[in-house]
Amino acid sequence: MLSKKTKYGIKALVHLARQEDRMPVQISTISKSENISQKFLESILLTLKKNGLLGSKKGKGGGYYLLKNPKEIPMTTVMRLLEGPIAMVPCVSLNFYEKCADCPDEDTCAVNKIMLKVRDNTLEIFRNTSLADLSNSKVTL
Amino acid sequence: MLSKKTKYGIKALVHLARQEDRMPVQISTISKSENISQKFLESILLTLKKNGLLGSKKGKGGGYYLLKNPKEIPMTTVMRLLEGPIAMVPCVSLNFYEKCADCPDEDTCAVNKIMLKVRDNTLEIFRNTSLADLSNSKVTL
DNA sequence: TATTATCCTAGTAAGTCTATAGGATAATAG
DNA sequence: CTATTATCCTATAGACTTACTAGGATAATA
Repeated sequence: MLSKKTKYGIKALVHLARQEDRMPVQISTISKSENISQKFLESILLTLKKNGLLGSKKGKGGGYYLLKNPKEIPMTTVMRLLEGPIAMVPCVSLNFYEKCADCPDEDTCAVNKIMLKVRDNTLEIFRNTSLADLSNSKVTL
Repeated sequence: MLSKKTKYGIKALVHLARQEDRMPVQISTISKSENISQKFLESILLTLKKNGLLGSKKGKGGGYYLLKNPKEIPMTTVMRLLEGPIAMVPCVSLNFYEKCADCPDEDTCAVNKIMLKVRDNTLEIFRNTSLADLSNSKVTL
């Protein structure tokens, strides 16, 4: 299950991607529009900024804005940043790999195999879906 | 990420599926063979039993055994039982559906759309993979 | 200088995860 | 019958994570 942080983060990013002029949007605006607790959203946007997805401007007329074209932001990036690993087990994760303590041999591990397959599928979807795709509400993914 | 409960549960089921005669296998045997805490495994096997996947026998020569042919146990069943929903958000879950509190309209929700696609893909893999598939270590899934 | 809005650290209540404890129950062996 | 074996069952505890909230510092604008 996705954490709320991830869900809210994606929603906020989509909101910003729909802002065609890249003018700053205030936290409070997104918060109201997407029904997200403002303080919580604040912390989420901050991490998105620290990780290079968003820019910000302080003071009146300030807010957050996307730094790149939504087409150039794949969901893999968003998911890894907000949720962490895309894989269901660390031993099949590309970016967050960890050996399982209980498993002597990954090559013969049944869990490893099926979860690798699931990861490959999920990964391909996220790779081929950009923020721009999510933002266009009329297009069926 | 999969919980350890799910991971251990799958491993135990695979262990039992590999037991070709359907003779009872003791918790301690599985526990040692799969490097799982015995007490924890005990509680996992108990829930698998309560949910109709396993049978058990008490006393000497007792243990747990599969009630069905591994070919007839799809991973969807196993996953839902141990991990819960297969979907990443409740609003696209078939068996654990819940409306999102923050989302006024699922049809126009970007998160809903992509997570539906991911669920469809993952679901198909789990549907088409049985315990028997996982048990045969030589076959590539 | 007043106002606005992000920046930043810290904390907290509630829930979940990963077990463990300890005894009750049932089956078998002798 | 009784000792042994192994599951059954409830309860609990410590560690961790989640979903926020508090409160002030900083910077930009008017």
